[in-house]
Amino acid sequence: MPGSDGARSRAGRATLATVAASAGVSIATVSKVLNGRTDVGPATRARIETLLKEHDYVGPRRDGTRANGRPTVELVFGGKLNAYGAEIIQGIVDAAAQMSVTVAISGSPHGDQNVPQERLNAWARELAGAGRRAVIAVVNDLTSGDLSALSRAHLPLVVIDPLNMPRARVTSVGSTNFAGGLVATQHLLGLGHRRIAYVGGPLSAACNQARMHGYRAAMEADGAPVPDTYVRSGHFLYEDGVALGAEVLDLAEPPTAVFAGSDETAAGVIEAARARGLRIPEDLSVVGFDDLDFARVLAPPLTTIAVDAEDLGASAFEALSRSLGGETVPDEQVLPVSLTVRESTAPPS
Amino acid sequence: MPGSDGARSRAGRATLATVAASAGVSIATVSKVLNGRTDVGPATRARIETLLKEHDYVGPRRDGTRANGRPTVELVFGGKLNAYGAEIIQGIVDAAAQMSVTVAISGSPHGDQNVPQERLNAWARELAGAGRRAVIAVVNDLTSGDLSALSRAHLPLVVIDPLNMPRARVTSVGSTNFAGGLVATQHLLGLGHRRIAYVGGPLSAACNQARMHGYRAAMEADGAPVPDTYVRSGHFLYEDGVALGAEVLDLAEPPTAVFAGSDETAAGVIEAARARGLRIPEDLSVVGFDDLDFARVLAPPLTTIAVDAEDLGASAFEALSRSLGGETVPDEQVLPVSLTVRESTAPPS
DNA sequence: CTGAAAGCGCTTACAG
DNA sequence: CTGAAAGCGCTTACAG
Repeated sequence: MPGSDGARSRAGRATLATVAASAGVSIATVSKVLNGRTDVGPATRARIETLLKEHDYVGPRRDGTRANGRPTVELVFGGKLNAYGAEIIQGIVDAAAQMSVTVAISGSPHGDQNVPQERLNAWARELAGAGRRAVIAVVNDLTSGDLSALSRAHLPLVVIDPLNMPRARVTSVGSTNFAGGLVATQHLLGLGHRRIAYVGGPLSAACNQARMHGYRAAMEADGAPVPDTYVRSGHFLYEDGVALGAEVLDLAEPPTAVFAGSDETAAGVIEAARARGLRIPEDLSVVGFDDLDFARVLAPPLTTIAVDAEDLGASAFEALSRSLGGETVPDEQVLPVSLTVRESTAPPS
Repeated sequence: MPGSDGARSRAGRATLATVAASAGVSIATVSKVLNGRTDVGPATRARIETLLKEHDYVGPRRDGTRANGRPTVELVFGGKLNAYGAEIIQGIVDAAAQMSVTVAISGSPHGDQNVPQERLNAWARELAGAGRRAVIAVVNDLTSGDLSALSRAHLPLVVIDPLNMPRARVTSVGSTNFAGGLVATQHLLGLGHRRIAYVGGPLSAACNQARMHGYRAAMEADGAPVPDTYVRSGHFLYEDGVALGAEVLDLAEPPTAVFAGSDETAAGVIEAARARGLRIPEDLSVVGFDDLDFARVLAPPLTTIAVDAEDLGASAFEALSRSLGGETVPDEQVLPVSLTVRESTAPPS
């Protein structure tokens, strides 16, 4: 007997009737709570508000096919938005425009302190309620709490270039960090360098680990030694390059080349070398990672691993749109990186 | 007799009934057209589609006060999104979040070729139909067509740092380009330079004109000559700095300092100087404009005019939100800029 | 403070 | 191909 479970049916999305039935009140009363009217008893209001959340009430159906109801995806970014983020956004917006999808953009729900799970659930519910079909995240601090909140709200998620891979299964689009580290290091080895240091990012970051392991693999394959002092960890920043670069250059047996985990760090290493009167690339070769706008503008122009951030964004959007279309999408998708040789690398003298 | 003009009432927004009445068909038929059903005669469909546009039909009312109906502003950017754009976005998104406003982001409706007015009107109508309350534009090519389309759709507009000021009245938020040019040039004059060149952007760009006039004003006040050969025009790019910088440095009486209209151009000028064996700042002082991420990472770190792009975005949002609140907002709002002195400037030797 | 009832804007199965 | 009619999900003035 279909429909015998009435308003409580698990099939469709919750309506006011669903909630009203489970609260034992009329539809009108639920509507009033929803609209913030004052003529509702506080106890009733509280009960209804709880039930609205429990039922994941997200407002009336908005037809995705309607002329004025273009589907919308939410682009969530954490931390400071930089040139790299700008390129990602560009890629997403362009790809979305082609598919007539709207892109909304917002910051991550995580503030400075820990955010309770209930807050995350409310955040995800709000997105779903506002008609978002899916979420693309460019964040470093994706938590399992985010994941469960989004999944409860039935919002598919794609993560771009995640720093910390959560244990749970998430669809992600990233660049081939391992291959990048490998290629960068091989380039230096090919020039004749043997003493090559790695100045990278946080040990906990998946992308840093991959870059570092690419470096180690290339060194190992070539039989080049990797003393512990040659591998340093920072936060991918310019300042890290200055400080860690100095440490490495002041070693008793300093490297003749440095592979930096990011362009910013590479710029810092160059600065540290300059402060010591070392010429680039005659006295020290430096390779970066990312190929940001400023890489070609450095003195000397930086040899670096090019990551096509725009492509990263476009691919994330496509993965999402395919998975919304019911296709199965691989959990992890990696885009190729390429070595851009400029003037910061040369054979050791 | 109120209501005697029935469905055609000019008061509220158009409903299916409005359109159905003026088309002389039933509401059901209009609904079908709207939903792309096939069982509608082609002539009827065409007529209804025209009328839907004429009546600015934008779908059923979405209560702005509803929990799930946060107001949304559209952020439209033209051209390539760079680090500067990223900071603007950050400022807008943060400010919007505080006011519980959603930000949607999209590219400019202008493609490569000229876009007919009807297309622009449709674009603006679609935005209004999708529930946008206002538009923030970061574009170089704002046309009077855009303006009229948005105004017909009753969408308030704020323009950020417009390159070309359209003649019509638009609310804009920009940085004090004139003051920036003045301060940059005064800094060089104060160091003792007299032969100072300006390598800027397009003559047609309002912001370039302002920067250049600031330069001229400072030079004039100090009695420093400005030969025509000292003022060059490019497109704010690195390549312009390389090429125009070379031209200026190869003059019979070359400048001892260059004020560049952008950081990118400044980087190019530095490169041109380096190619000629000139040391910075000993042989040539260089000042940039924008204080982009990479300015402090250049060799030497660049003295430049800092524009707080994030503040630019935040101010644009605030101007918009005030004007939506019924307040009168000044047509043009300028934010202060400040001189950041680094190592690319020194007294002439 | 609550809900029955009227009503709005929309969609759709169905009769013609 | 068109529209009358039933119906859905929601809101609100009003009676109690």
